[in-house]
Amino acid sequence: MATTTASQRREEARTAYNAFMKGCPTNLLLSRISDKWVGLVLSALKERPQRYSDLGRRIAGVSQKMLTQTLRTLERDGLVSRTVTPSVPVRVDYALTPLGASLATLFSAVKEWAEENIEEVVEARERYDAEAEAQVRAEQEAS
Amino acid sequence: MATTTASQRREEARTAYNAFMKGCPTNLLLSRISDKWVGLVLSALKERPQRYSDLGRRIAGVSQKMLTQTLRTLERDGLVSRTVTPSVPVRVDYALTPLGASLATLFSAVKEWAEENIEEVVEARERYDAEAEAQVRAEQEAS
DNA sequence: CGGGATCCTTATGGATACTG
DNA sequence: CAGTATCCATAAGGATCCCG
Repeated sequence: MATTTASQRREEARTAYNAFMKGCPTNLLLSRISDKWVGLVLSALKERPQRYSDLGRRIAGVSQKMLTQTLRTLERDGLVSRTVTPSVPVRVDYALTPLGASLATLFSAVKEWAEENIEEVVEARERYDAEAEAQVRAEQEAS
Repeated sequence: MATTTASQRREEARTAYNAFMKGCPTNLLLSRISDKWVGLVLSALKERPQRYSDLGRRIAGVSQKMLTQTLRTLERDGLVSRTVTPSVPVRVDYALTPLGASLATLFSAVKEWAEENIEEVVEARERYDAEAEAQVRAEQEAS
């Protein structure tokens, strides 16, 4: 029979949802800025345009692969510009585009919120953890 | 000898970097809001407080595991409140805390930027892809 | 109803080696 | 110098079953 099972319905919902997410501007943006390295690259380039190797040194801990990948997607999205000077050895300069600069500004707002409110978040976290631990102890005592 | 190799130095940098990231408020926040479901839960709860199953239906495509996990971390961070009514069956209500409401407002700013600028991003992306494809064709012709 | 526990698949990202 | 290509470990997330 053509009865739709729960899992089928969930699957459908999931597919529809994914399609919705793909086209959603907010999630497109979020998946971009949530990237581990995008924020670092953006703020580094906000200070001044830089070469590939400069960025590699500036952003300690980034692997070549990730730096390249991050720069590529940012370039693809029109957020940074890539300028190749065909000397020997080659020289490649990266800079923010106007759009990228605009995003960097938004980033500042996010950063500001974080710095203003993070303490409260950390405190809430500590309270939560302390309570959870108390629960565990109470249960052990009861056994 | 005590010569530090390149990989050792990278490893050190990476460790120091990770420690830096842990304490960095901005990245703490970013890792929170970049979560696939946090945005959806926040906007759903911004409309009105809701029960667990309401949220599950409202946010199509979310698995129980992810919904629970998202709500737990949000509760832990003091962004949503969880209220249990010990009836049979139990009833659990979720709502935004003032801090959570404040974050939801920040979210609106992000959303606004996305909606205003996403078109330009998409266009840039299409230009980039078209150019990349042209490159491929040119190389095939040369062979 | 509101989850917890478990299994399993698929992304993500780092290390390494090589190249024009 | 500025990458590319490949391999591999880990973690994120979904499906499923079970429980008070």
